[in-house]
Amino acid sequence: MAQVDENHVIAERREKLKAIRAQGVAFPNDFKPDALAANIHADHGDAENEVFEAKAVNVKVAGRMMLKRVMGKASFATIQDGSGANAGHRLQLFISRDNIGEEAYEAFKHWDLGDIIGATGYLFKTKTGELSVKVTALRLLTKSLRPLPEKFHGLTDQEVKYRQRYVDLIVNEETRATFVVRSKVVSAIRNFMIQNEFLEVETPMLHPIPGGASAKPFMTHHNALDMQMFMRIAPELYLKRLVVGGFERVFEMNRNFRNEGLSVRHNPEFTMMEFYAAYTDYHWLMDFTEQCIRAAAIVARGTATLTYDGKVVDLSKPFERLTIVGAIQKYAPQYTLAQLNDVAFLRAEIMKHGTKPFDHAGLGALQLALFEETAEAQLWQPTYIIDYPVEVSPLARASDKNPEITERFELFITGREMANGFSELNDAEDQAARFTSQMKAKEAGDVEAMYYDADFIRALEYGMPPTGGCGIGIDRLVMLITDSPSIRDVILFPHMRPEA
RNA sequence: GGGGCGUUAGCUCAGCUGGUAGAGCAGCGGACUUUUAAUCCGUUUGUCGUGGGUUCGAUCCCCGCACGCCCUACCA
Repeated sequence: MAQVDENHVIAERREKLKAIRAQGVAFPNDFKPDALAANIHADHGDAENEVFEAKAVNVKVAGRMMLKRVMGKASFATIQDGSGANAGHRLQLFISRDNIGEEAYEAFKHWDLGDIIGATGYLFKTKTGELSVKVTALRLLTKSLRPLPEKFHGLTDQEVKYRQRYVDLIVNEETRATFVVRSKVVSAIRNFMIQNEFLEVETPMLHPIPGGASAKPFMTHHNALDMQMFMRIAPELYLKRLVVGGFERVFEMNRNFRNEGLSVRHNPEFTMMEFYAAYTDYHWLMDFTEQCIRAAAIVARGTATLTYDGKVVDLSKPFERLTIVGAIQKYAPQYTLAQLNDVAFLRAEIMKHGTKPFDHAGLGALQLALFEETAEAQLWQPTYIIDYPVEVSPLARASDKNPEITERFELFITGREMANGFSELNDAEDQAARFTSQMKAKEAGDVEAMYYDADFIRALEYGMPPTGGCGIGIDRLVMLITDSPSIRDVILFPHMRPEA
């Protein structure tokens, strides 16, 4: 790779590294820290100097030098280690010529912000009361060749934050905090599932037939088998095969891939937690999903009452449940019930909003389209929308009372879809018929219609117990819990176009 | 795909509808033994995103392109 972005600062540091190499091992790996900044603050932050004078507390610490103040024969430096997401992972060092010797002190004066250093010394408090290490020995562990962003303003360029996340993480506390919260959300959900006796499983990412959702897949090719394969768009059909096999409660939290547009809510690969529980239905799923999300918020943030984009989102109360028509009536009350059941009216009304419904769209699909145009974005507080039409739900169990609708829900929070679940279709013959109708739609030009998965039908023919299943969008949930405006803010390495 | 905004030093940003660029930080040299974005003195650094056009002259005006952000569309 050409070093297109070399500059005089980097050149200066390369010269320094050259001199260090000439003196011996430039990248030593024999310094073993025995304490972390956050723990030191926690354990000794309240102690006064008399305590340290009575009994010296010796520490070996290491980290990246973030601040450096040289005042003649004595200096302060601030290092940052991996011990926390807040200012607690920083620690101040007091370095003086008299304590570490002339030669070491001269060397230190030429070290740079960003260098990784190791310090041995003992704790004390400065005049202003800051817990610090009086350094008795100091070593350069890794020379940093590239200058860090400006120490006060940090890194604000959105593009560089995404492309060079490592720099973003070094200098922006909020970024570190976001991904620590993400990790807590993921582990909270995993714990919640395991506590509820779900088995965590891993199903294929490479599918011979893409299934489980209506989406455009990424295509790839397996050389040895000389066959086309698809990156999975959803794990659904494999997880249900496991329910057939007798794993009656399974979940998988992993990546799905969809070859579609990017936006603040869409990344081509995203994380979904999908779960199936035999002998449950969509009512149970809604109760359970609600508890799971609430538990994740409480573990990650300590509360189920969140703020998103300056507005309260209350996850602590039972989530509202509305039918599609009910939601339109609540959020777009200008429509009469008669209009909402009038196919011609709905079609015209949707066209007015700039969307052209499919020619074959039935009443339910049209009601859904109008809901999406008028009500969806207003669902700020957690709301379940229920009773989705059969024609857009090829894997969901139809209602026993009304064969046109399914026992399905989607969960909306802050106007965004967070989860989608339903009582599963376990009638193999009905499922085969639904696949056949999807194939017809595909032949008619619907690129997102599903493929016919004969092995999945065969599995259902062995008998799948009545089951409920649901998928929760982890990235969007983390956006909500971390008050992040873009999905890219909660994905460590979001997809970008190649650099120019 | 459509629209808006942006791209100037390593970073954060100024730059008067036109005369080929500045500040702070970082860097380099110096002073300084309790600083907190340390301070003080001196000092280096730019294909002004890119390619055309207009002009005596373009960072600035016009057009194309690239990349980014936002909105919109698509996408359950």
